[in-house]
Amino acid sequence: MEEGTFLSQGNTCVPGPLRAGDTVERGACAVTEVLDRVGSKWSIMVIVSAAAGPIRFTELERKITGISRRMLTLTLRNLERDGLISRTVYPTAPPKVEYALTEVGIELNEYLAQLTTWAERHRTTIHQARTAYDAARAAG
Amino acid sequence: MEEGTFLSQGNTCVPGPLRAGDTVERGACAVTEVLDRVGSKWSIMVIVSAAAGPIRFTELERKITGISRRMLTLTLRNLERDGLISRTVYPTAPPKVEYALTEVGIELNEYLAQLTTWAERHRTTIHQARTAYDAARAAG
DNA sequence: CAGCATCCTGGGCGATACTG
DNA sequence: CAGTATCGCCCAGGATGCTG
Repeated sequence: MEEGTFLSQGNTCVPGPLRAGDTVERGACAVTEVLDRVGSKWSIMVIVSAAAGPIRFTELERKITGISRRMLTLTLRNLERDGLISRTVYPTAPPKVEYALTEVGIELNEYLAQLTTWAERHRTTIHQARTAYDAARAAG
Repeated sequence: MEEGTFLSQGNTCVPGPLRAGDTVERGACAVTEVLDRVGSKWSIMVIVSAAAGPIRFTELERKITGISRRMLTLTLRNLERDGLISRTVYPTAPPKVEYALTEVGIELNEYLAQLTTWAERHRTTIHQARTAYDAARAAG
């Protein structure tokens, strides 16, 4: 498999405190690192799907409507590589593979849940803001 | 400006509790909504940059290394549309425009900070996981 | 079933030139 | 200064066929 085709992957952040005048990369770098692994909606979907317990490849494919086989594989590999998800192969016939969140993955999922809460709390507000903005634009 | 070119924009999530067997969209939908607004690294960078207080267009352009003028504009418009950032024009010559986080934007920024904390806490672990994974692959 | 490799296309994004 | 409009490139990602 070719490298560097899925998300950025190449983020090397320099740790340490920020100083005034720094470019924002210094500050947003850690956030960017997060995005590098969960910034795509597929990653999120996989994490959420696996949160309830171990889940198989085809189950994921069925549960996450619209994902292509290719992207599911790619996403799983990346999450596995980052140690957010574990992959267990049962040498049966036909083969059976289960994916489950790791400790770190579980923790991440909890933070994502926080964001979910935020989104739900402000869903209406944001939607209204959009409508208002668009109306204002249309009015000229 | 053309519509629908920046991120997805078209997410209509159905609220309400989940039921077993639901596709994961139902559960991840709110998360996806979040990503629709802050899923790009540029959005994050802008939010973080504006977190310290009102900031001007050119300041943003300078602070966020690598962003194109086009993307900065697009990102700002979207954040403004969602009511996450406010835009204030001072009718001077030359014109002066200041961007600042709204209440909702500030709150979001706090959740992003949580994610940052998570990322920093596990940076080393994740990096090691990657190295191990790559090594295992290389070994065959 | 799980998943790798190949082909191919759309649109996201950078670069640039122009305006009030 | 703070944008907008236009052009063109590139690659993320969908579709698909092949294996163990």
